[in-house]
Amino acid sequence: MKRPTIADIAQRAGVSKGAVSYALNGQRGVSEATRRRILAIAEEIGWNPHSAARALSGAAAETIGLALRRPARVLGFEPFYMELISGVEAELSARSQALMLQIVPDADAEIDVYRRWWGERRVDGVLICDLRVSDPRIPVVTDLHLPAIVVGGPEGVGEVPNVWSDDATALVETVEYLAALGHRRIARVAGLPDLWHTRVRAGAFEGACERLDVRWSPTIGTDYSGEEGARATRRLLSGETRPTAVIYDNDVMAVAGLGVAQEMGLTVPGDLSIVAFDDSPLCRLVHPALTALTRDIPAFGALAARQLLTAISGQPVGSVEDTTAKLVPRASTAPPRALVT
Amino acid sequence: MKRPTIADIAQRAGVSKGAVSYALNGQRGVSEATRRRILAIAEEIGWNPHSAARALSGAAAETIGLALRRPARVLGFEPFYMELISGVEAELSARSQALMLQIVPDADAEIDVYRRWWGERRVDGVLICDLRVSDPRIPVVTDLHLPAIVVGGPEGVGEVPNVWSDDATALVETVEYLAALGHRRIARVAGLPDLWHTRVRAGAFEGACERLDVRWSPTIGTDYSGEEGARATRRLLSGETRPTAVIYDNDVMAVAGLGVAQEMGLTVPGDLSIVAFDDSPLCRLVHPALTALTRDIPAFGALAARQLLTAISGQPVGSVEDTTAKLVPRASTAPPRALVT
DNA sequence: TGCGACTGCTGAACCGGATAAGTTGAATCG
DNA sequence: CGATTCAACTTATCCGGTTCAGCAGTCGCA
Repeated sequence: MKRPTIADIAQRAGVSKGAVSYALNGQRGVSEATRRRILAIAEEIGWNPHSAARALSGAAAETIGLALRRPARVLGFEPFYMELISGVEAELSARSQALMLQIVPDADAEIDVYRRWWGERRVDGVLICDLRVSDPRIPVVTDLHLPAIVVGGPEGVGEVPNVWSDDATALVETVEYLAALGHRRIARVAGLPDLWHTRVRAGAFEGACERLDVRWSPTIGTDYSGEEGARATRRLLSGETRPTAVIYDNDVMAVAGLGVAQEMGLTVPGDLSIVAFDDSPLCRLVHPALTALTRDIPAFGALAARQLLTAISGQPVGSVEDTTAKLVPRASTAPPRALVT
Repeated sequence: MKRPTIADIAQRAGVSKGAVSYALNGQRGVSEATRRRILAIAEEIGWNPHSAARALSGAAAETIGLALRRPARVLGFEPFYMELISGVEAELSARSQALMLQIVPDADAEIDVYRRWWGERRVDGVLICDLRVSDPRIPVVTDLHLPAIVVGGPEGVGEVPNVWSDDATALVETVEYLAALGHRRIARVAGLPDLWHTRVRAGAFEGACERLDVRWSPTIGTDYSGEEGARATRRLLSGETRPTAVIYDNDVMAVAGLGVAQEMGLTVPGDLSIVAFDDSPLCRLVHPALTALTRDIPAFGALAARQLLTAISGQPVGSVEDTTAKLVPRASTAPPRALVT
């Protein structure tokens, strides 16, 4: 009834534990005949290696960790993370690695999780999401010598390699497109201001607006939730100067913004053009369908996982660039009804 | 540089390994003075227990497993799972248990994952989602003596205890509400037909329609994706007999259905009333906001996690009922414009 | 004063594998 | 034919904790 061990196999096969271990691990030191016999017995009695025993003998945990720090309310609704996770998973399960997931309330809790995971040797490395400016997690993982990959962030931040995407170019492309349509009052509803990629996008937005003579280009920071997206939109549309186009930092806020515009009696795209950064099915479900910056998030996650596994294996890894988000024009963008300069 | 072990602590404190172990685990057998000294040293040199070493000495893995079997495309977009996971997490992290997550392509892969996790003693128990009729996973976990809790499913199915919600009553309430508004042609866009809860809902729907004299009540099965929800809606609205109300098995399909209705020139709720089973922010973001059956999914997940931990601790657990989904009327339901019998 | 009980510790075995080092016996070779 | 080499094992040790048996020393009590 109790779980079989290699000692049981050894006894059955009439050899020593050592021989069984060699046989099961494909090491030389046993004859083909014996190996087959041992493998057959292992199969027959349903043997599985005890992961703890392996790990104790210096093996890796074969597990990577992912701690997410966003409130459940936002997490549940934002497709980004689930898509990221499924991409990571795809890469991991192909190499029979496991994923340890934890949702944490704040940065300190996240750091504690890393310390514990690594201290207890539960994971071999971690993926770090939502990089912040002077992020406290970076010195911690560096200090601990915990293999890590930053998911997102600008090109090459600090000592920890990252997987990044050129948000700046994507945003510039978007502003150029809107400007070409004739928009001169473009607002931006941004995400959390202390995230690195928010900062990168802000810089790109300002630069492009200046270059393209978009005179009025306010930015409002939010927490990425639909509620704040709606509130920001309401504020923008209630002011005396109204934008003719709004770029949202994620699709959830863009959809919420669309709702607000409609509720305020504005037509999209006639009175207001809307662009969403990140493109989930959400953008295609609403009417009008939203113009969005599309990226293959699962592929992004898979790339990050691959980099992390390489780092864990001890090879040096540098930062790599993922594909840039592509602008997919849909029904929510058009020239502004009244061209303004 | 190398990670400290209890042997290091023992040496520093001038006691034996055994004494250190007793001290660190709050066991009797050491004096208070010694215990404090040992704890101080452990703290000072940054000691963490090696989870593998603990597990090898018969301790639990302190980890529970969750395998999800839905395509990434659907998973990413459906808020249900992320909300469930955050609920599970909340319960687990409060008891410093970890969550092992894996996304699997099919039932066989899922069963393999369970076998491996349990065989390697990586998890102490698992949560089983999306129970199917004569589900192959049930005999497997029973056979393996792997502690498990089924998330969802009808009341008390088979040997594995579950956490269930009374979908039947919720659906009956919905049909009664629609019938009271005057609807006599109510369609249902269902989820995967071999899931238990789909079957339960189907039975409740048919029963209620019959009782309430809803003569025309077709059901179309889907895979829960927005695409299929849209297709089903298109089919329903293109037939010669049109429904005046549609109940969708999740919110994603309901939103897609709303889009289709609008694209076909129907007004909601004038020409068509829409009700969504499951209520994410999505339902409030679209226009008109969708009437939905609301449940606290994180709480549901937390309850499931709690039950599983109880089962793992060896206490007997039975099936428990979670709260029933509540109908929240919003702008997408109204009396049909032309009352029909 | 002598016995048992208790406290506070030590030493060693143990969990289930990995692996270095040692031991056979047979084949190879000069 | 004896020395060498090699395959095919066995034995022993290790990983880092837990736990049990044992053993001094102290205390209480008859």
